[in-house]
Amino acid sequence: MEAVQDLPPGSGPGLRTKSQLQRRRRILQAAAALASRGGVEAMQMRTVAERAGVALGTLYRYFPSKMDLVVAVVGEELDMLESSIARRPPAAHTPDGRAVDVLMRATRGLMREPELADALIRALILADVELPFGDRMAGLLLRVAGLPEVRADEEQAILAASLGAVWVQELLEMLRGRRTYEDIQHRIEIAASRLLADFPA
Amino acid sequence: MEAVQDLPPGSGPGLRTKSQLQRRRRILQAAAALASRGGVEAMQMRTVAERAGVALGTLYRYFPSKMDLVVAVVGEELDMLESSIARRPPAAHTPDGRAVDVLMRATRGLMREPELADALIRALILADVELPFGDRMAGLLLRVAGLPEVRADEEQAILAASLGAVWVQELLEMLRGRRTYEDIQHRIEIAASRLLADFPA
DNA sequence: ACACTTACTAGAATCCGTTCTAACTTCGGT
DNA sequence: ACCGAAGTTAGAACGGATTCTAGTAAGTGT
Repeated sequence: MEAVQDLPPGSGPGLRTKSQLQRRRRILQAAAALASRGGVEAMQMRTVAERAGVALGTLYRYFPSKMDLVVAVVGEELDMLESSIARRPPAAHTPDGRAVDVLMRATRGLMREPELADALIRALILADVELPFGDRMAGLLLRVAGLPEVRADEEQAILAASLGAVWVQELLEMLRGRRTYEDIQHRIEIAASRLLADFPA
Repeated sequence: MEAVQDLPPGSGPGLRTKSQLQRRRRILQAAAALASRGGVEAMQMRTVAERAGVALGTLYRYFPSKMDLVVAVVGEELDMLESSIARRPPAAHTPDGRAVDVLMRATRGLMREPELADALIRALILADVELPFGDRMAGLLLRVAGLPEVRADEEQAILAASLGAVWVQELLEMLRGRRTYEDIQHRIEIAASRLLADFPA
């Protein structure tokens, strides 16, 4: 008896078997591929399902809504950013320099697939996501600024999150065609120099 | 000849006649009323049209998409904020104090109709709006900080816009139920004190 | 008043996210 | 090898934004 009826809300099926992991991977891959072409519009649930070789109902079992799917795709991108940073940590000598470095690296990554980036960022902002982008980015910024979360005080956490917020908005403006990469860099540098001014070197 | 076939993209029909202005007003009013109840979901195009007493096609002639409608509603709210500020300017003695004052006043205004606020903010972020919220808010912040746009240099404009960006993100967090009014005030104060630190008193 | 362009109306039609159904498979336990 | 639960499938069905169509009203120039 004791049936485990309810799936862990965020994650679809239990993903016990190997074929389920593969299905999940195929879905994410199909979704990212479609979005990197035509943006959100091209990433239609029917199309994703078809391209991943699963039934529509199955797609919805793995990702209860389109937003969940988008969030998962973004999560993968963030993983990649984090591991890229672990591989080659930012070299600047000041905390704000390192933060700018990370943000601009992320910006370049997103610019490589503008349609995907557009789809992802917008969907994220819309989403009622529980494990959000913002927090993860803020944590990352704190870390490269030299303050592992434990050592940061509340004020520093707020400042790092604020810098993340500025970056997200600039990204949106870029997606709307109103900023170039250089604009963003310039603006982020200015904001970072103020927000992170009194972080310990 | 010389037919003016194309409507000015943002604004729907030419709005030449009085009855067209009234129709537009009725539509905006219906939209705001519906949204302030049940949020975006309640603000359905059919319902708005019905409640405004126009045909669905006409609604779409005035506002080519739901987003355009939302943007127009937001515009009206911003007008109200600006006139409220003109009536009772912020009293704090420092530029950042005045900026915080304005932002928190706007926050309270939005909190009064949380469903509406939610609908509006999200739609705004999604929208490819040409006349954006962000710029208008940044201009307003510069003004209350004591720098009419003409006197502000580029760096100050960027810092004001950054503060606006931080505020928008905090607002989103509030709509997600992850911030209280007091949280926002605290966080905005911290960000403003850094971002506007060297504005002339 | 007349002709004609433009605006409006009612309603059907389309598109896409999401939900539902009924039958078919796969898997773990026995 | 067999049973029942959980996973999968193809496809229909539903809901809301958006588009389309045919016909009616309103406004403008002559």
